[in-house]
Amino acid sequence: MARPAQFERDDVLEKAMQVFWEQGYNATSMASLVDATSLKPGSIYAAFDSKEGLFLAALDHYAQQSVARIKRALAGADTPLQGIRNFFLNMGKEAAGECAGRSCLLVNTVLEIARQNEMVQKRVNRHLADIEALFLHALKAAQANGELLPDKDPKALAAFLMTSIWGLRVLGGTKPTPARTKAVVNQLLTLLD
Amino acid sequence: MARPAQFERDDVLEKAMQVFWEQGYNATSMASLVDATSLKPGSIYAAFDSKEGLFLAALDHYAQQSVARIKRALAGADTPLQGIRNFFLNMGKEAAGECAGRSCLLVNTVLEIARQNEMVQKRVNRHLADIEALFLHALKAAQANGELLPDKDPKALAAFLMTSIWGLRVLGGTKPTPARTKAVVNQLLTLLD
DNA sequence: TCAATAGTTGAACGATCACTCAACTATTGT
DNA sequence: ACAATAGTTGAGTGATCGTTCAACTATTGA
Repeated sequence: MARPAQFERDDVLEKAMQVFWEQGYNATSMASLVDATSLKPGSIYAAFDSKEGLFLAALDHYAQQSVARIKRALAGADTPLQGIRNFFLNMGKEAAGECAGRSCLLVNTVLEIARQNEMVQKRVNRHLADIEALFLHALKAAQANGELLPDKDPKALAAFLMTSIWGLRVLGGTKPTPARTKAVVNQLLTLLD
Repeated sequence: MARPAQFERDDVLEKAMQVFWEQGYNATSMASLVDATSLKPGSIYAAFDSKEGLFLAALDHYAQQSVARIKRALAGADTPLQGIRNFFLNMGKEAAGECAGRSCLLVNTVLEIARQNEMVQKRVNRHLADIEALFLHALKAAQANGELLPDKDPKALAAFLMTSIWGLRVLGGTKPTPARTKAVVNQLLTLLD
């Protein structure tokens, strides 16, 4: 009943996400979100309550895409361990690429605002846990099929891989050379042997 | 000649650094810096030109302390490799401690503003390179005295250790359990065996 | 002793911040 | 056809942003 919304929620979230990702939460003004989404302030507030509300929705949107992308990467390989290797090799390339520097919205959020905002903190942690679960699942599968040595600890390795992802995201922010990111990825991947 | 400054530059930088560290660059207002330093706006601008100028000075102040702390940690151990191990074990404990969450000012800066500010980017990268040089030096020493296997690549390991530091800083921002940080540190330290 | 110099002070600046709201428009069920 | 409902609009809110500056104070060399 009544007038339907004239915008696609996902379109708006995608655009808002890009702005938050590019500039960070605090450096992003409502004015720039109004620009990016082509919505008027009133429509944004009607749909998302506040800047924080829009950010949380954009964060969820980002996490959803992230999880899907990682799932695809892991499933696209011949074996679980190959999937993990490919993911990190690709991540090393990305970190040295042009698009680098904006890191990962979840990581940026942990460092910029999660500490000062419990709601954001919990939301980010939940998304990160979802991603870690994907790696843990792959590591267990690798151990089950003999790819990963039985004496390895999948949970510890999954936590380590997450920490490595975060480190690589920061590395990407330092405008590293491809050789440098390659070397780092090669080092950390030897822990899977 | 003329009236001497009434404040100690290092005192002011220490206080400003704490605020930037706690809240991030964009979330820190000049008003809060005025509060923290007990200087009036005019004095701050006379001494540091701008918020960015004060931030850069505070960043240098932070890096100076960081380098000194790492030097001390590495020099305080019986052997070079022990120094590195101790440093990371201690870092794991810190990341799980109460003070966690504010990560490291250099890492925060890489992700929050370095991308949008070339001057900041270069300054942070220089400080990070200084720290990496300390680890590289220790790794070479470890290799020279037989602690580190000759087939290891010190430069690649140093880059990996830096990436691990950054990862641990983000890990600290997720309010992890001590067991979790310990597991991650144990994993990454096996690369030195 | 005193002009010159440098630091201090805090009120005030225009710009921008996140956000609101009353008027308006489109779509609904009846 | 029309009242009820929901979405849109954009000018406008007070607050706060980073920054400035003219008046003032302390210290200097001569």
